[in-house]
Amino acid sequence: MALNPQLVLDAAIRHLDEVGLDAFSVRRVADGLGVRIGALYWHYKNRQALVDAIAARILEPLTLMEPSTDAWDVRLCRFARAYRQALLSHTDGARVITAISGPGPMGHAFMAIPVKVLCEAGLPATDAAAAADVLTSYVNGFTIEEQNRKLGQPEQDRDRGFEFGLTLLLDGLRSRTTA
Amino acid sequence: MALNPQLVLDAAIRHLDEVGLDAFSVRRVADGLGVRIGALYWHYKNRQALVDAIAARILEPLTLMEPSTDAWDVRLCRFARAYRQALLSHTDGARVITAISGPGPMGHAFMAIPVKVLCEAGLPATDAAAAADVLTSYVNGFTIEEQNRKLGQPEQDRDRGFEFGLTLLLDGLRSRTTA
DNA sequence: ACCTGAACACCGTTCAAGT
DNA sequence: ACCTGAACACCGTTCAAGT
Repeated sequence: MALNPQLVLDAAIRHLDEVGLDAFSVRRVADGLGVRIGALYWHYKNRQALVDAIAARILEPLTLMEPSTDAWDVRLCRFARAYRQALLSHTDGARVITAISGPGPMGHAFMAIPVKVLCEAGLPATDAAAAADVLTSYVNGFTIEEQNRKLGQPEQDRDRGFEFGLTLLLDGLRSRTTA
Repeated sequence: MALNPQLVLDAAIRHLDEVGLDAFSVRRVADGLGVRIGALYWHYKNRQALVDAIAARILEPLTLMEPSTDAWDVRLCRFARAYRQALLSHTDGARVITAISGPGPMGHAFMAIPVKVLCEAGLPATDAAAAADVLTSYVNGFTIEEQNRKLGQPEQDRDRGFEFGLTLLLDGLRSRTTA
C-alpha cells in the first residue's frame, strides 16, 4: 500500500490524540505507519509542515459550515462554539493552532468567517478585523487552558465558563453595531 | 562562584529571550553558565521545573502591584494591561505561561488579583472567578498570537487591537455589576 | 553539598543508495 | 517516484564518582 500525504496526516492525528503535542514525534508517526522515518520526509518537508497540516485539518470543518440567514450575533456565537469544539476534538488542539508556522489558505478562510459576519453587522472593516481577532484570541486562550488543566472538570462547568466570556464579548459588540 | 537556583534561572531567562521557547534547551543554559549539564539538575528537578520558575518570575511583578483605590474597572484594566506587558517582556512569554505544569503559589496569587477586584465590584464569587478566567484567557490568547505573528506590526496597532477586546469585556462586565 | 564524566534513550533532518 | 539504511547533530535525564 503506497503512502501519501493523506495517510501520513491521518496517522499523525492519531498519534497526536494519543500522546499530545509535547510528545508528538515524527518518528512515532512513522512507527504507526510501519515505515522508516525517512519516508515521511518525502511527503512532508519537516515536522512543522506536519503540524501545519494537522491544524488545517482541525479548522477545515469550520470553513465548510453552511451559510445561515440568522442574525449576526447568533451566527457569531455559533462560529465561536464550533471553533471551540473543533479545538476540543483533538488532544492539545488549541495549542496546535497556536503552533502553526503561519496562516495558510485554511487559516485565511477561517478568519474570513467572523470578519464577514461582523461586517454584515455594520462594523467598519477595520473594527471587524479587530473584533474577529479578539474573539478567536479568546477562544484560543480559553481552550488552551481548558485542555491543559480543566479536562477533569465537568463539561457543564467548562461550557458555562466559556459561554460567560462569549456573552460578555457579544454584549460589547452589540452596542457597537447598527444592524 | 557557586551556582544557585537564582543564577540558573537568570541564565535560563537570558537564553529564552535569545532563542525562544521552541529552541530553549537545558544544555544551552548550562553552556551559558560555563557548567556541565548535570549541574543544573542539582538545582532544578527537570526542564519543566525550570520553565515553571521562568513563568513565576514573569508573573511576579503583577503580584507586587501596589493596591489602588481607583474604581474596579480602572483597576481591572490596569491589571490586564500589566499582565500583557509582563508577557511581552520576554520572548514567547505568553506561551511560557501556558506551558506551566500547574498553577503554583505564584499562579494562585496572580489569579487572586482580578478575582478580588471583581468581587469588590459586586459580582458573586462564582461569576468573579469565571470572569477572571475569561479575562486572563483573552490576554493569553491575544498575546500568544501577538508574539507569534504580529511583532513586525507597529506597536500602536497591536495596542489598539488589545484595547478593543479589553473594552468589549469591560463593557460586558459593567452591565453585570452593582457597584 | 555540589559538580563532573559519561552514559542512555530519545529527537529531527539529510541523503546516498536501492527499487 | 518513493522508500530504506545509515549517519549526523542534537535533545533531556540519570547517576556513579569525584571534591
